[in-house]
Amino acid sequence: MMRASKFFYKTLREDPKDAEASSHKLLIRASMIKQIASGIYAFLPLGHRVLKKIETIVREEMDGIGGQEMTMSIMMPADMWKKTGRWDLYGDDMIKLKDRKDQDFCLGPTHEEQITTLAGQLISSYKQLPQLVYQIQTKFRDEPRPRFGLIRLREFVMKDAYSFHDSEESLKTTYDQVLGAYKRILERLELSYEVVAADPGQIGGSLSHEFIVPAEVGESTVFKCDKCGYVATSEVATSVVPAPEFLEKPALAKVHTPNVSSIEDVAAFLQLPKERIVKAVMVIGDSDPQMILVRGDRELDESKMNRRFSQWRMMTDEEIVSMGLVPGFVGPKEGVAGLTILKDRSLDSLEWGVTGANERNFHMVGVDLSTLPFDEIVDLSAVVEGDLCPQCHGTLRSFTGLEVGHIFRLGTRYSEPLEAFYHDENGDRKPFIMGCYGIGVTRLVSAVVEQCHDEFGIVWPWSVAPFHVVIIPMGEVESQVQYLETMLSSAGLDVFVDDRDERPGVKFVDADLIGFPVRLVVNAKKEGQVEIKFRKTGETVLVDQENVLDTILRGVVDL
RNA sequence: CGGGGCGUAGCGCAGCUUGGUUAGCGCGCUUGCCUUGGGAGCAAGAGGUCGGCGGUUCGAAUCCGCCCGCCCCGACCA
Repeated sequence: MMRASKFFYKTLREDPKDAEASSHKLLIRASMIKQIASGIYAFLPLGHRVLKKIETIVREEMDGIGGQEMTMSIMMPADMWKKTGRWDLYGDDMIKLKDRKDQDFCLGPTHEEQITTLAGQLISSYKQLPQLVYQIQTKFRDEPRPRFGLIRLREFVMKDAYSFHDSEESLKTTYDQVLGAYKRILERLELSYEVVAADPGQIGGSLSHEFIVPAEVGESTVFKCDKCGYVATSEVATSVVPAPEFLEKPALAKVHTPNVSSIEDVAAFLQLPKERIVKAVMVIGDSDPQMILVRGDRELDESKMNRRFSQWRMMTDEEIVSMGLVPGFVGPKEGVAGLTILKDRSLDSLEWGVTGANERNFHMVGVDLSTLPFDEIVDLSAVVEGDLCPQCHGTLRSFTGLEVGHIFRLGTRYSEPLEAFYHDENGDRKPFIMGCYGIGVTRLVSAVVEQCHDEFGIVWPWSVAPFHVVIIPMGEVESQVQYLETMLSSAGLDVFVDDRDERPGVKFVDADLIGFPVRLVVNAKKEGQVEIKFRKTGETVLVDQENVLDTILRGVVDL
């Protein structure tokens, strides 16, 4: 039984100045959250209720596939992180601290190290496999740039699950079960989403899937083919680059291009479209010189580069010169010692083009691209909207979204360095084959608000609303309010009574802002009757008070 | 880390260019009157290290220097 007059909250009339995203503005104005520091928020009672309801849904679905809940420690010793190499790999994103004895610790940005260590200690036989454990726990990542309220936090709540197996098939089974559970979670939150093939990133492993909720403020770019359903994030998406407009191939010729070296300048100088220019990007990849040939209107994708090379950087002009090439006028050339030439797929549909002549102030025009020397055809360029689907040649469209979940097949990336072994049927010691599965619980709060709001405020789905019903009394109606409060509460609904000494308008505006799915107005002038308004549809009905519960429940079905 | 912006009462802002009374305004808050179906009205109040430190000056919210914090774009990012 919650009374507004005693409730720990305060709604804001104006937008907070530091908020940009609508979920950020609304969560603050509705008094759900309050910022403590950059990327760090307190959850006030209203926001806390939402968070706990989301956690409950996540918990139910994880339990439903046999997950075992546990709690790992937030603070942990450096040792296990040093074993996997991530003490250094994680860099400044991981916050490190020392205890009074000067021992290194960190606040967990994730928990593979800890759970793998534990599994190695607890699980010793194949007979105990597979295992699926999870926790709903606060993580800390010292993000360089926290953003958009709860969307990119430094301190956040994540449900992270880990599974342990003795075979890839067993891992696949669990992986698919988790995938199903995640779908059910997002559906119960009434979110629209896409399951997308993704880049495993530094977590490691082979295949991974992201769960992306379309939203304006999303940080992930997704490409989707509406024809065949192909979906992938920009980091792994591939495409068929549409062929450029037909142009008669001129005779091969060396052309004087004085001080013209950027793609734009070359294109303008030669009066050719940018896609006719072959860009030669010179990088040092894994200590070796690499020339990457890309269509002039395309860019290299950093994630793809990061996956191709564990380390890479652009070459300096001096390094290019030392290879006998001319910066600004580089073109593919055979026989350069140590140089690998990688031809990007963006050139596939180009039959002729312009390359650097490897001579100061000269380019080659009319180069038959099938004659270009290369060592390998690669996919390192970024897909752009309008490219063709790699599967069906439909047109790809792109949208941005929030990554709310990510599932990985890790293999033995952690179990080997941490020496987490089990004994198989033959008594051999083998490292666990692992999977890990994350859902950003705090991020889901903002994802729901991003998708469920209007100009007046939040429109919470029934499943996660901080309270299902707000009762607004008008006049002397206390006994009637108590009757309703008791009736609805005992039916399992969360009820909030706005008993503040405020004018009705104030309460209506706050009710819309906070986003209670159902609003009841009990007016002394309408004895025995109650007005019911549904936040989502705006539908309003006046019913006898005995029928309130039924009407609400019937209405909620349509919500 | 690069670029841009901001920091003055619980919240949103003005004042700063051109230094000079007790630093203002709106919202909110307290008290009283009045009002009660979509952020009412009147009256009286409370509330401030002007982000911090240092400097210039007779005098600094205002000028100068350094630092800190927060937001946005980029880099980065399960």
